[in-house]
Amino acid sequence: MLKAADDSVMEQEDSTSQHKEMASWDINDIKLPQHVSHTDWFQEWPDSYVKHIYSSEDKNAQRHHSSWAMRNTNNHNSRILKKSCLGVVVCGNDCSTLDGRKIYLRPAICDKARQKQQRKCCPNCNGPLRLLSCRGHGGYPVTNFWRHEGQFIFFQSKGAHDHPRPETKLEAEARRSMQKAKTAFSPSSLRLKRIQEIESLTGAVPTQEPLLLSKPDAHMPHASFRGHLRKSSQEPMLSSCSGQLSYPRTSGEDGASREAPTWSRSLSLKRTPGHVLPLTKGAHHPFRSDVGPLGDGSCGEKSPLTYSGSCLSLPPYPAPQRGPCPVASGAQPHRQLPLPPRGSGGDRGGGGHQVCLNYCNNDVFFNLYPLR
DNA sequence: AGGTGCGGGGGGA
DNA sequence: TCCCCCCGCACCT
Repeated sequence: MLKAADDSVMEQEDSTSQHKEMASWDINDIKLPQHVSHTDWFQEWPDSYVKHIYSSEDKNAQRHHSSWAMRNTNNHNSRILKKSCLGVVVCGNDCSTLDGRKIYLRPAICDKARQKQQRKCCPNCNGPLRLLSCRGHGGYPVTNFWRHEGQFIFFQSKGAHDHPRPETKLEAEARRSMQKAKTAFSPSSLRLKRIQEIESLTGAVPTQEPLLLSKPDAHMPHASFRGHLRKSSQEPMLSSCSGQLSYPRTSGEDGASREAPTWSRSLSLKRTPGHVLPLTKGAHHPFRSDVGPLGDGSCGEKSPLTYSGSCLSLPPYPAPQRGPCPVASGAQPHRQLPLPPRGSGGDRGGGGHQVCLNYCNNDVFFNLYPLR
């Protein structure tokens, strides 16, 4: 398994290096290559000093997308779009989830949103969040450049990310949605509502009431969740209420996505392979494939799901990358180490992981944590 | 609310 | 002059 994944990465690197040889252009060149023999698959996690030429039809390239948290940087050149990496938001306490994974949240792109984000607390331990800046380009953030020329979109990355991968955008969005859902259905808000109802009916205020919002038989063991749910990151149908998924995806330029940019959400890419990747492809991107996003617990009235007063608990967090990158990534920042085994430890959460809230069974929840 | 792109402008090398 | 960064604005989802 691991070997296969490794081989896959090796092949990709070979392919990339071959391509690099051909990529004699620079994004700043006055004239870029006019005749391109082939275009590249969209790379979700471009790293190091790479160049890619995408088809101008590629929706993701059109959107200058990256799973790194890249913000627009003004280079005073309207022809070349420049973006710089924001790094990753980590737990100030360097906490780990029960299964040993670290917290790697996606920095908000919007400045204000990012400041707001940093005032929140670690969804795992309630500790402070810390923005780990990217300094992979001579001490400055890694920069990505995009340039549209005719039928092609030229991409160039400068610098190697010196930090772990954050959540993908969709993971972060899912987490925010989860947070909203949690707030809307939180015990406190429901309790408040019920108090108001009771007050309106009787004028009395209930003194004590259980926070359980569901019947005991609605409790779902954590192991079941871990066994049946997977992250929906970049899954096309977050808004779907059916519970059915179009197809799973893996992410990253590693492995699977090089073969098939499955993350290119329902986009009609010309180069889309004619098959759906099996779920096991997730193994090619071990850090991201089977992790559910989780509430980004803010300090205030919103407490993190896992450790809130309710008994709701969810599978661990985003981007379970192994070890802060300088060590883990090193010369190969995008090559990632495998996750700790999940299936085997599926029951380890045991008693501490129960889901008590009805809304865990509703569509919102399953949209965020689709079934495998 | 947050993401994205654009442009003005300050400051350092 | 180049590069980095901050800011505000407009537009979009």
